[in-house]
Amino acid sequence: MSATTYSISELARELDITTRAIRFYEEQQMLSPERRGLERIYTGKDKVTLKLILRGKRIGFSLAECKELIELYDPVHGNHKQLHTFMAKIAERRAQLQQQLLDIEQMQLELDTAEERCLAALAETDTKQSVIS
Amino acid sequence: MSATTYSISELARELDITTRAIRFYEEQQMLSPERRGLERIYTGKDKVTLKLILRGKRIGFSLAECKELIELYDPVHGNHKQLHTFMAKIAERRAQLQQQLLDIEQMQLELDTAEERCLAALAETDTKQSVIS
DNA sequence: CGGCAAGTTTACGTTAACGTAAAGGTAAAC
DNA sequence: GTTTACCTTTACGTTAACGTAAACTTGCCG
Repeated sequence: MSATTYSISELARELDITTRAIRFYEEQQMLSPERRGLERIYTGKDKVTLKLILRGKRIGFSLAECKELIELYDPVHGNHKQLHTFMAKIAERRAQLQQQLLDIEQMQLELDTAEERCLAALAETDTKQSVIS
Repeated sequence: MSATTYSISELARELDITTRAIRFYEEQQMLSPERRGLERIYTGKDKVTLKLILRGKRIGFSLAECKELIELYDPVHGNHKQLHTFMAKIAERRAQLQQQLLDIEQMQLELDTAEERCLAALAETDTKQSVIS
């Protein structure tokens, strides 16, 4: 039962973020680590929370949205309506992702032809140069 | 050959952005519409450029990156090295998208179980209430 | 005892991508 | 002729998510 704890810089290293960021998330009420004197002491739960934040950010959620998300995992605040509105947000992201995939595929196609044209132009330039020289 | 042209607000409506945004893109040297007096006159090419910008943004590129992207389509600036570095950026985005998809799937799973727990808790609350009342 | 590493708070700075007035010019319509 | 609808420029304001610097405490090493 000896719960493992972390210092702020340990967590920062492990999750590859800055200590400033961690303190900022606390400022935004997304964390509330215990203190030993002034020093912040983080638990495994805090680490999970941080991971949730990072994942939320990767998906493209704002910190405010990440906060909502985290509160869903808190039985005190986890209410039904929130859960559904958030599932809606996730669905929205999925749709965006789908569009992004299409956009990227389209762009790939165009870049491919652009590359061809570019290579052709270079080839032409080269032959001209070889004639000159 | 009577090229169709657009006013700024026409373009804004059609592409669903503000006129401010369009002027901003011009300020960033991504557009240079002709003028009739002070009035900006946009061509089909300008519209294509704007669409490229919007698509770039959807994918998650910054405006600066969108600008690079557009310059690739300009034969004057389209050079070989740029093309390859940009293809690299696109590859990077694809990887990010892949991660985002994984993140979203993971989150879906967790939300599903969270929803179950939530519903269960609500059910319990309801039965207790019905006992009381 | 000196110094360094890691922690703290407070607070101003930064960047991107526009938003939002303010103040005014033109032109067709009522 | 004045209201209405667009257009213009100039310029300060805004938001998010930290970065960065200053000034200080605490604990341990040699």
